[in-house]
Amino acid sequence: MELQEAKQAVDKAVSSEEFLIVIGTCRVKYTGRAVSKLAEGERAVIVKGDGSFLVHQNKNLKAINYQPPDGVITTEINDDQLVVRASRRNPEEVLEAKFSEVKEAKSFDMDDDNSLKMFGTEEELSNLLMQDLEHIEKGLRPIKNESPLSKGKIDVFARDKERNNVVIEVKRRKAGLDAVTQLKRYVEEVDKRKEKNTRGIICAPGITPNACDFLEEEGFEFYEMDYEVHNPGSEIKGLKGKQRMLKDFDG
Amino acid sequence: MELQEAKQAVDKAVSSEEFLIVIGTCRVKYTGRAVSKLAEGERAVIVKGDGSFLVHQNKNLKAINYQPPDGVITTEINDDQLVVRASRRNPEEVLEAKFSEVKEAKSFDMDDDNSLKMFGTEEELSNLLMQDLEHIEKGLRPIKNESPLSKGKIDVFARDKERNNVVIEVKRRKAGLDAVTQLKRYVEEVDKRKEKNTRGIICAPGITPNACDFLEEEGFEFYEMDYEVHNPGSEIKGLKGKQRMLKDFDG
DNA sequence: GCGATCAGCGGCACG
DNA sequence: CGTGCCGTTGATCGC
Repeated sequence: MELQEAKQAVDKAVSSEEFLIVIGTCRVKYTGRAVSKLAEGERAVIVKGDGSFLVHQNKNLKAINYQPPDGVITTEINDDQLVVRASRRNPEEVLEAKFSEVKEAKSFDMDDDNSLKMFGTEEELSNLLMQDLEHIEKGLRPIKNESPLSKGKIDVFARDKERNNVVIEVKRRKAGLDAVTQLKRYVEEVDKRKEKNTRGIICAPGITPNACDFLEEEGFEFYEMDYEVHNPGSEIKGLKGKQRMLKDFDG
Repeated sequence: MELQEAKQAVDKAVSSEEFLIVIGTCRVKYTGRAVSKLAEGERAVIVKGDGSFLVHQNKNLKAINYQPPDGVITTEINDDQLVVRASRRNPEEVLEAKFSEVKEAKSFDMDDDNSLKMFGTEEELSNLLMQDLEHIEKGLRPIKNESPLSKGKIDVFARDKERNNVVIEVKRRKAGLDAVTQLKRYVEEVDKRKEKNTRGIICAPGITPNACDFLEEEGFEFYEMDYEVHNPGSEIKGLKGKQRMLKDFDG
């Protein structure tokens, strides 16, 4: 395909905000928050109506190079190469694909008003848990969810029957070290503001060994949350408190 | 385009591991770690040679639905619709695009052995900093970088001239609360193992106000790292310790 | 606009 | 394989 012709196809797509795909041999250069260079090879470049720019190889899920929406797309033919460029400010970034050969450059109008409906998100689980705190422990009563702290927000904030504050961190997947550190930060924040002792609980479908050690050292609790994702909606099937053998002997 | 013809194009692309793009009107359903549904609309579906599967709308950088590599791609025509499906195990997941109309279905062989060369990564900055610890403080000597801890790894581990342990966390972008909590975890881990006091330092191009408060409460230090990314390589241009006005008066 | 957090995070490197 | 963590993280929501 003639580069001149390809350039016109790109320009037309950009001005009409159509979905554009260019397939050909190119080199790619990125300068901005970082710097990257990709030597010549055959790739697919996609430019979307909102200025999103993607360079895809024929492997891996993610684009090897990209530019987020709102970029300004420019084209030029230089030195017998078609340059397609996406620039943006804040941060100042430029992504440039330089084609030595274009196999195809085509654009499509795409009518699509629909957005994704997703179930099984952490927010959904958090809301469900709020209505089911008795499953964790008798007398546990919800105070607030998404409780805003000066530093971050607590998934579920509750109070037990001895009126201790309880901070619950919900994770939709196996909890790791970061989950426990996060919980710790919230607990300490609440502890500082209240006179009473504060308990920390993680509700997740699992926890890594390291995270479990750390959790126990900090005196926090882990509840294994068994849930199922339906369409629409989800369901918490069970919650069982998990203690380790060791702790049973220690206690 | 005939759906039967589109199906053949997809099958051929999959068997030959070519880069496939299908443009048309479809509904999308995902079941696995979560569940999602996307009502009918015009989209671009991409299937790569390694089984990666992407559904792109004409907006946003990321695919609205996807399936990671190694998925098994199957097709069928059912109820006058072309179904393209990507399934995988561990976790068990299925992504399905059901086309009522296909505008185009084409595949391309893509020769590309090249991989990205990236500069300005955290690892690069960490290595540079290792050779420049004097810029932070006279007498600060590097011990190890990427020092593996039982819980995570320390970017740069050093010792000051009073032989205190110093844990340095490097961030390539502005440090937030999570950076400070991470640092805190490392410092406490080292503290537990050593008798001497342990200092915690964050080196980043900036820090958020909340994170700065938290950092000071914990007695940690922040060094503003001014760096430039070149091609190839990067350069740390300067490091200045930042104290807040308030602290100056307090001290 | 920045700040904090989630994500079906993905990807990588290491044990 | 799981664990941990970076990422040009992106996307979202709250301030």
